[in-house]
Amino acid sequence: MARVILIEDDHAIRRLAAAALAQAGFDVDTAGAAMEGLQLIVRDHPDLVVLDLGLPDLDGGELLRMIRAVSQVPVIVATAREDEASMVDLLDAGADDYVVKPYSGEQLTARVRAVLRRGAAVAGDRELAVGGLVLSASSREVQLDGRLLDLSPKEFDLLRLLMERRDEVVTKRELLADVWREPYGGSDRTVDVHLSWLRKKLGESASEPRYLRTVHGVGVKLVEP
Amino acid sequence: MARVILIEDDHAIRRLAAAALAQAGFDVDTAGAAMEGLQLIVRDHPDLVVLDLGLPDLDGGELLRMIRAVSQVPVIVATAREDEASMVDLLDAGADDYVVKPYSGEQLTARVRAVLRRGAAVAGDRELAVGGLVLSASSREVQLDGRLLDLSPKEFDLLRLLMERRDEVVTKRELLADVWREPYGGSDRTVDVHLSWLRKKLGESASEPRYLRTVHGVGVKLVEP
DNA sequence: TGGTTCGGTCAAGATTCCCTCAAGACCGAT
DNA sequence: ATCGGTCTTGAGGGAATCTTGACCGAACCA
Repeated sequence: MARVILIEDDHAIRRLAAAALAQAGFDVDTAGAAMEGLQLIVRDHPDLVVLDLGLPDLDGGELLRMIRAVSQVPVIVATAREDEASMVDLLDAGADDYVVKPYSGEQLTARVRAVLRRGAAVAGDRELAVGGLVLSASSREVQLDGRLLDLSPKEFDLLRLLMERRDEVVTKRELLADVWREPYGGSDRTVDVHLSWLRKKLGESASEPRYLRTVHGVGVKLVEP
Repeated sequence: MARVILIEDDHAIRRLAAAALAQAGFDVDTAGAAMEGLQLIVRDHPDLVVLDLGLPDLDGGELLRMIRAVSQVPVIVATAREDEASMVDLLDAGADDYVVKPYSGEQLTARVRAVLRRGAAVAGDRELAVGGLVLSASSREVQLDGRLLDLSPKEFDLLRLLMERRDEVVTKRELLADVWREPYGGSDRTVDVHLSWLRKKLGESASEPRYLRTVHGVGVKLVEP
């Protein structure tokens, strides 16, 4: 069970977010001020930090740099919509992802899960294998029966998610939320097209499936042929 | 047996809904005001809460947030039709499902069951087994005596519901509400046809039943042959 | 036993869903 | 600015699925 520290000064938001994360199975600890949060991080070595910008006692960007100085822990930054422009700087400064406030519990937990998964992939330099498919997360390379595949970024992310959840049916909405980072909008067509391209590169088609099986009315799943 | 707390200020509706839930086999407790309900939740740790919006003493959304601050209990929100737009916010705020008022007892119990089932599914991604039938929810696969069945979406949902409630008679109206998500319309013929197809794929017929037994005048139940 | 209701199956549509193609938008690199 | 790669979006066609009405047999009731 992953441990998450939530740094947020607004009392209501803090409780809401903490409840959502706890419900999602995370072990949550919270801090209402910057230095308190930093202290927690140093003491507890959490698996992930959710950091609200706009803390009263310290600029969020400043705190992020301080966190980075003492720890490699992944950080998700929460920011108001009008500050989205400065997100580029923050991501550069070492943030791993961000959510725009106000965010829902689902959005937050989805991001947390995604970042942790990414982290796990890097840390373990995990190789996923299903049948003749071998995917290396760190090098972002995929081999099919020994031959290297040339995949676009989206195709790679798509395949990785499906391989991580092999045999499990994944809906297009989940794919949009997870690979495309758009929990609401986004068109199913987009997913369809990318799946089609992926199929072509895997040497199969929808009518002659090997790895990618579509489950009519629900989604797709990746199986061993 | 699941314990449900019903928060609803209208006396008549409260009695009706409580009666329906009790008849469906739930252990029901009721509250006529927001704070009274919250108190019950904290004290009794119910398995589910049905929350009416438009309480006199407190905005329903506010109460939902308060509930979320202290508990992860699933919440079903009851709302008037004209407020349907705001449901999105409420679902984001942590509601698990909703019913539109006025609702029937059957609709309510169907939703309650569905939400509880979802919760159970997340907890244990379970496999259901009855006789030679094995159903996996995550991969949406069904095996009959080791052979994989090719089921359509409706057939799968139908079979899952019946397996979840094995030995229990389920009415067509319940099936329409739960599988078809249409508590009002829908024809019984539709259910009949799908049941017929399911029977065919299970290698049986109505006159030679094995798993699916029809209970004349009531509905169907799934039993171990 | 005869009438009535209910349930089962069949065979069309009707509908929804999915796959693929192609055109344009977008982005980064040259 | 232009080019190549990538992504998004719309349209069309085809396949899978669903619904409906009809017909008939089975179960029930008086």
